[in-house]
Amino acid sequence: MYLNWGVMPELPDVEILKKYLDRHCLGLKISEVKVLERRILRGTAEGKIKSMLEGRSFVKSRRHGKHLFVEIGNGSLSYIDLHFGMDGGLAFFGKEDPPPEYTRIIFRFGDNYLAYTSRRMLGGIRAITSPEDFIEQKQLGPDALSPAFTREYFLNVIAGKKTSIKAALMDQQIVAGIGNVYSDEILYQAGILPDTRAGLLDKKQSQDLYEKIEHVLKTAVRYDADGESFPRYFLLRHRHKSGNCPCGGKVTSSKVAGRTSYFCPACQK
DNA sequence: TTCCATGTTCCGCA
DNA sequence: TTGCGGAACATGGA
Repeated sequence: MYLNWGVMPELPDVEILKKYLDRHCLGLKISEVKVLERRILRGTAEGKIKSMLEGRSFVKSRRHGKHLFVEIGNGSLSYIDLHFGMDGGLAFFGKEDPPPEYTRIIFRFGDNYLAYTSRRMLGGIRAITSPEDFIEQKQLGPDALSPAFTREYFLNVIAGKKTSIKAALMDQQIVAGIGNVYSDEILYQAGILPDTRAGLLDKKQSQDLYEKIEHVLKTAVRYDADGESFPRYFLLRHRHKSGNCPCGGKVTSSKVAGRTSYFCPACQK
C-alpha cells in the first residue's frame, strides 16, 4: 500500500511512477477496469479499454519523456499510454482500502488494485498500437536520458533558435521529458538565465548545459524524484518565494516562456 | 474573491 | 509557411 500522487510529473517523476507500476503490477491478471471519469480516456472508448485489458496483464512498460507506455499481453501487440498532466499519479492498494481522492480509473487485479489519479485531469489514458507511431505522430523529440539524445543533436537543434533557452528545454519536440521545474534546475546548475536566447549560447555553455541535463535528471531519479531529499546545491530545495540560493543571494522569479521561473541572478548570467 | 498552479494544445500574429 | 507567445483547458488551494 503506497500513495503516490500530487507529484511533479516530469521525466524523473514518471520514471519513478514506471518503477512503481513495474514493481506492483507487472504480470498480474487484470480482473476489471473501472472508469470513474470518462473524460480521462481522451477519445478512447470505455468499452475498448475494458475489452483490451480485462483478463490480460501488463507485460512491461517503457517511458518516453513524460509518457509511460504499458504493453498489454493479449497476443497481438497493444499498449496503453499514461500521461500524468500536471498532478497525476498512481497508487496501488489492497482491497480493503478505499481509492484515494481524484481517482479517475481503477485497474483491479483480484484483491488489489491500481488507481490512476489526476486532480485537474490534464493528463489522460489512451489505447495505442505502437509507442513508436505515437511518438512520431506527436513529434516528440528523443527522451532526455536516452542514447538518442546526443550532444551533437542538442547543439545542432538549439543553434540559431530565437526562443528562450528555457522554452527550448521545455519543448517536447526538441527533447522529451523536461518541464518547468527541471528546466529551472538545469539552467541553475549550468549558470544560465532562463530568458537567454537559445541561439546566443556559445559552444562551451551549450556543452555544459547538455551535461547538466543528464546530471540533474539522473540525480533526481537517484533520489526517487523526492525534492525534499535532493542535495542542498539543488535550486529545487529553495525554489519558492523568499527562497535563498546556497550562494547567499535571493532566489528570484519571473515569467519566462509563459511560466513562472525561479533563478538566482547572482549565479546565473 | 482573485490569482495561481508542475502540461499540452490550439489560435492568431509576425 | 513556419515559428513563436499567449490563452484555453479543468479543478482546487492559498
